[in-house]
Amino acid sequence: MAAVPGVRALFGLHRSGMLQRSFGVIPVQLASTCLPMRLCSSKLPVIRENEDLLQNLNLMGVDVRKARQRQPGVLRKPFTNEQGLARFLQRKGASLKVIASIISRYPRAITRSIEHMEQRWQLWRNIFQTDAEIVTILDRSPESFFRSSDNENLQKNISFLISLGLNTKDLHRLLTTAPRTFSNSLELNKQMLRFLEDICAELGGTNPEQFAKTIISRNLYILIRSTKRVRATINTLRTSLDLNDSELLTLLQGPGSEILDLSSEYLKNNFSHLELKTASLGCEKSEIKKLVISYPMILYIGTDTLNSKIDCLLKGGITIKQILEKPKVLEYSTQNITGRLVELKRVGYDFQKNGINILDCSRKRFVAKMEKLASPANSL
DNA sequence: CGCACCGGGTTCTGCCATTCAC
DNA sequence: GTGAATGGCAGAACCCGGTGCG
Repeated sequence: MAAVPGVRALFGLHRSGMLQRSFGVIPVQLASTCLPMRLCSSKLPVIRENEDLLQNLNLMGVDVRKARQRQPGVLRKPFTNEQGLARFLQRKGASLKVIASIISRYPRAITRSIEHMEQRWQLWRNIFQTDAEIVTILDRSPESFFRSSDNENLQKNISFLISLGLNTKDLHRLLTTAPRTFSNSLELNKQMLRFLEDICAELGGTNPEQFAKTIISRNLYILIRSTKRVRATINTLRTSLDLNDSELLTLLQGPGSEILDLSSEYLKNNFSHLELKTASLGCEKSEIKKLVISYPMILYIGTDTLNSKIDCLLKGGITIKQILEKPKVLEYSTQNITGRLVELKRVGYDFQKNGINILDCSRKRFVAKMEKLASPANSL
């Protein structure tokens, strides 16, 4: 719809005369929602969009088409609070552009009262230091803040997470990274906690509470996953790696926690690809198992990315055995690895003699190392 | 001092489906 | 039946530096 970007371009000018064309959408809406005659004549009113609201939203620069697609019911409400929402967010430091974007992506935001929003904001402020931090999250994910109208539930979630022994820093990271956690019903979060504790007990662990807390603080996404999904993932890990209870328990509360939120299909797929790839390069099954147990993050890497990284290392004169011993080099981007290999080749670096640890270090350290290698005093 | 080990930091929404409440 | 609330899903890395040891 050409009218929308046009209005957007005029954003802030408030020339309502230019908005007339936006009403062109109304007849279309009426036609598509028109009910059979017998219903039209009954006590049910014909539900149509609120024209004043549409005009307001257009003036504000909201992508009405997007909003309609997202939550059509909101546009039909007789009373909404878009002005109040805008003033509220502006006071918190949000730009008009951000506000428009928030409403476009989560229209229900305009149904919240000022009191509700202020209360919710204060609850978030218990965890965030500044309003600006919250505005950033809202811009990123409006739904996380506005989807639930239950502030009491939010308060209970915060208390619940604190009661697990998570500190302020954990909470901050959690709300920053996976804000949806705080909009989950308390019961859903508790369900996941119980699930994790049960897993621990099933595997013969002695401290289920600690186990669950460890997993949550090591994998902030876990509480926005379903128990079904996490169980499938755990089962996949157990089967793929052929682990007994205690091995699995160790893996889960150790490095394995980081990949616990991946889908089991993705995991299976990546695992079989890794097996194929390494087997074709002459690796034993036992070596692969050892690799994955010590460095499960390798299963996080998609098949194409993993391929290109391994190929580029091999091309640079590094052996697959060296990669298996120091899999952390795979954490660096292909671009980064490629660049370093070129530089190292230029100075004649010998990977067989010196190992490949030099690839696994920060940029600063790498540069410092290269300077030394390049100086005439240090000929390799 | 140099190196290797190791853990930590950042990061993850936007949509659809289902259930709930009226 | 309707809109609101809630649950669930697919998607898929990269980088830094403290510290302890030789």
